[in-house]
Order: sequence, then C-alpha cells, then structure tokens
Amino acid sequence: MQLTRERIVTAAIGLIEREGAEAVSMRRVATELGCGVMSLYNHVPSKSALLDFVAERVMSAIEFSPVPGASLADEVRAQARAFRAITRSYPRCTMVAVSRPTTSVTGMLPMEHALATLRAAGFSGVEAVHIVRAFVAYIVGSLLREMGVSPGLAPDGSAHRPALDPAEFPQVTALAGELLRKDPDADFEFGLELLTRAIEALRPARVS
Amino acid sequence: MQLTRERIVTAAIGLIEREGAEAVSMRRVATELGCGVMSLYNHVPSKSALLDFVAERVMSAIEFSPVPGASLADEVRAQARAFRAITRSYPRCTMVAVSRPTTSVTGMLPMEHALATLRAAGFSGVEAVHIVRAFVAYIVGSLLREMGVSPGLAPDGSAHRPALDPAEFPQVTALAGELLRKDPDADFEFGLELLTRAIEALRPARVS
DNA sequence: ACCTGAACACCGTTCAAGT
DNA sequence: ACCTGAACACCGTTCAAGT
Repeated sequence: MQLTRERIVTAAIGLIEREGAEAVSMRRVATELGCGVMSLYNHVPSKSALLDFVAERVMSAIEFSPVPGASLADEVRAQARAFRAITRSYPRCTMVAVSRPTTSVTGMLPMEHALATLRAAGFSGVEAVHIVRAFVAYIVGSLLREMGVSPGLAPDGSAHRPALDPAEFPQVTALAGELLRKDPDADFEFGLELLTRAIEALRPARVS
Repeated sequence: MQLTRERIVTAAIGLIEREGAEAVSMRRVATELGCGVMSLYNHVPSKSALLDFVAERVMSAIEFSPVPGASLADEVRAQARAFRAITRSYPRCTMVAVSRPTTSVTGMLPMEHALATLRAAGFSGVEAVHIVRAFVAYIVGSLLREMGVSPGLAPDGSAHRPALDPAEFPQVTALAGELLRKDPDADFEFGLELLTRAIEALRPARVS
C-alpha cells in the first residue's frame, strides 16, 4: 500500500495508544508500516512535526453537537465536556496533543465555537477570550492530572510512598482516603461547575 | 568535589534551564559534573528518577507567606500565586515538575496548607479536596499554556500559520489581535478571580 | 517523485572490573 | 562504598545512491 502522511500519523497514534508516547520512534513507526525509516521523511519533515500532526488529528476529533435552545451554562458545559471526551477516544495521545501548541486550522474550530457562544451571550471580545483561556487551562490541567503521566517519560512505578507524619500533615492524613480516591469525572464536573457559575455571575445584565 | 545526589539534581536543573528539558541526558549531566556517566547511577537509580528529584526540588521551592488576618479569598489567591511563582525561578523546570506526579513529602506541603485554609473557612473535607483539585488543575493548565511547550520535545519553530478563512472563522479572525496578545499575568489573574469568586459563593453561611 | 541502506552522532542502562 | 570503561540495544537525521 502507498505510504502517505495519513497512514504514518495513524501508525504513530496506534503506537502511542498501545505503548505510550515514549515508545514512539521513527524506526518503530517505520517497521509498523513495513518500510525503511527514511521513507517516512518523504511525507513528514521530522519526528516533532509528526507529533504535531498527531496532535492535529486528535484535536480535530472533538465533536460538537450544538443543542439549539441551550442556555449559556449548558452550552459551556457541553463544549468543555466535548473537549475532555477526546480522552475517551485517545487516552494517551491526548497528553501529547495537549502539551504542544496547536497551530492547525482544525485546531482552531473549538476556539471559534466557544467565542461565538460567549459573544452571543453578551460578553465582549476581550472577555470572551479571557473566559475561553480560563476554561482551556482548567480542562487541560484536569486532563494532565487525570492521565497522571508525563507525555515524554513515564514515571517510575516505584511506590515509595514515604508515610507522612500526622503531626506535620494533619489535613492530608485525615483526608487520605478522599485524596487517594480516584473519580476523574466527579473532579472534572466539580471544577466545571465552579467556572460555569462564575461566568454566569459575570454575564452582563443585558441579555440579547 | 564529592559526587552527591544534590549536585546531580542541581546540574540537571541548570541544564534544563539553559537548554530545555530535551537537552537532559545522563551523559550530558555527567560531563557537566566532570565524571563518568555511570558514576551517576551510584546516587540516582535512573533518568526518570532523576527527573522526579528535579520535580521535588522545584515543588519544594514554593514559598508561602501566610498573612495573619487575610480573608479566604485573599489566602486562596496568595497560595495560587505562590504556586505559579515557581515559574519565575524555574521557567523550564516547571514543566517537567508539573507533568510528573509528585509523591514526595515536601510536595505535599502546599496541599496540606490549602486544605487547612479551606477547612478553616468552613468547607467539609470532601469539598476542600475538590476545591484544591480544581485550583491545581487550573494553575497547572495555565502554566502549561504559558510555557507553551512540551516538557519532552520542543515544537518546530515552523511558523506555517495557514491564514484562516474569515467566513469560516469570523470570531477568531475578528479577535486575532486579542488572541495573539500575550499577557500571562492578566490571563492567570482573570481565571483565578473566576474560581475565587465561585468558591466564595459556595462557602457555607456559618462562618467560624 | 519516491524509496532506501549506510553512516554519524547521539541515547539509557547492564555488567564486570577496578579502587 | 564508590567509581568507571566497554558494550548493547537503541535513537533522529544527513547524505548519496538507487528506481
């Protein structure tokens, strides 16, 4: 089969999902595709660029289903969840996507959508940009915590949890159960609700 | 001079700050210290562990100056800013710190502090944990956006900004100036204010 | 135009040998 | 106990040669 950028990116994504971001090498991708390493360079300028294309593909997988009569809060929540949903399709690729600046056209579509929603709700352009940035920061930070792993290098599985001193860390030890409990959905929804209510309170009175 | 873990971590931090995270290699660190590569392994089990120690050092550099009579909002803001301030001292190390889970004792100190503040303000343990997580997600996401670079691999400087179609991207093109303006402080403060107000509104009526 | 092997300058880590 | 050189199995990318 013909070697194309599409196929190369697909192979890279598969590799990342199966073995993690640190497993990706040009040589691995090449053998995956049954070609020589250098053949890749006819379709992709560098490894860094390849990962950019991976990021682009992941980001363009964000799906909006704009509900017609939705309130501002509902629309904001829906878009934030759609963003986070890519984690479901590409759990490990999400990290590489999120940690490199997207310059692609399709990567700008969520931004366009979000700005339109906020402007329609009465926010100024400057406010809209600020709000989107705050939400993106929160979502990206949530994804990073949820995946819990560096995109580049996996942390050692060394479970040398050093036993905290209850006198020095009264709160942490008291809430250890809660702190160790993993419920990414609940965590995400909690912060999302905080931000959503905050922008509702910020919304100009003059509803269009 | 004696080779110690301290010196190795310091050398790694210096290397990261000077040349970026992707420049760190055991061999580079060794030559930096004027010793053989393998000597490092007497004090550090692996490269991954070395980066964990880097993260620990960076995180433990967070400085709190607990203002006595401060309001909840002021305390929360102060702690969030203190977290973000490590970016000033370790601009590039921050990214490696933030993208690997901290299991160290000193890394738990900010958490302890934040939980204490929130509990003193009347929040339950479960609420406090949720709130801290939301703030951490926001702060980490902000840092990631601010540094704009993957911890592992630098993005290509290829400025192939592909010229958006104004018909397809009316908001983005209209707000291009605002979107390209870089003011990380203002961005951070905006979102911080959103979250702070949100938890103020959430606070239980019964003030202790 | 597309493919490719050899080669270069790198990696992290194991192992056996030194002191 | 600490250091270390050689070696192994990898990297990304250049270059010159093929078709």
